[in-house]
Amino acid sequence: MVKYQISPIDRTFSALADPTRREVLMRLKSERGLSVSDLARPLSLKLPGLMKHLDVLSDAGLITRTKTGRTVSVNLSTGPMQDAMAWLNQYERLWTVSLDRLVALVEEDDGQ
Amino acid sequence: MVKYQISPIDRTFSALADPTRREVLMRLKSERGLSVSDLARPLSLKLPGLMKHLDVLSDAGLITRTKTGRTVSVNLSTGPMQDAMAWLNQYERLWTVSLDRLVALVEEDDGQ
DNA sequence: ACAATACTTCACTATATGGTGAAGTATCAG
DNA sequence: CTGATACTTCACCATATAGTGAAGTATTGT
Repeated sequence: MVKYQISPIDRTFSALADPTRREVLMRLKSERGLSVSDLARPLSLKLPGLMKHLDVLSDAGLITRTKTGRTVSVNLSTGPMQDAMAWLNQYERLWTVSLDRLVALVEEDDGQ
Repeated sequence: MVKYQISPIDRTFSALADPTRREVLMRLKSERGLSVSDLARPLSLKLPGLMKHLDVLSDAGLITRTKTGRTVSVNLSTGPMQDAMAWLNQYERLWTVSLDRLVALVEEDDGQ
């Protein structure tokens, strides 16, 4: 299970690529500190399945887990998401530029 | 290789999770319309390997391929990246950094 | 002490992913 | 026509992923 030289951004995008994991993140956004079994309840998988997803999210730095007594409360960590946003943001210029071009094209078309 | 019931956003994040694919996107950002062999040249994999990555990027809607004669030129498609940004942007208020230009994109279901 | 609760780990399975070499299909050059 | 070029598909392999049931470890309730 050891992973050599996989970059943090790989792990982030990879963690976000699964709908179950995104649902976990969504729920944690509205309700902080949910327990592992709280998270499992609405999902159609068993606890060991969820555990693996939580491991992936932890490895990506997207969640933190703190155990108090026998229950674990899970919380969001937004750092990796900011990094992912930053990566995608490199392309922002590209789609605003193409939008500008589209506008220019439409205006040109109007003139004819 | 047919994938049933995988949502577009899954495919987008999944496509972005690989460093080779991100490098392809980066190169296409600066140089548009590169050919398949242009893209392959600096990479340490064989053409069939690159073909699979290009298939993944196409399936995710991140690139388009147009064949003229025997060469294929590849171009970026930014729509899915905007959707990924929109998804991540739901968390923006949690980290309280204003990425003001994205405000218009917030209107989005989670893509499930 | 004993049992229930809340995870956690283990062993296993099925499928997906990322790579290869070899062979196939057009297209272009001479 | 012949051969080179530019992909494309095929068959195969190793590893990773996502799930399961069963068993294990603390912690809490009676």
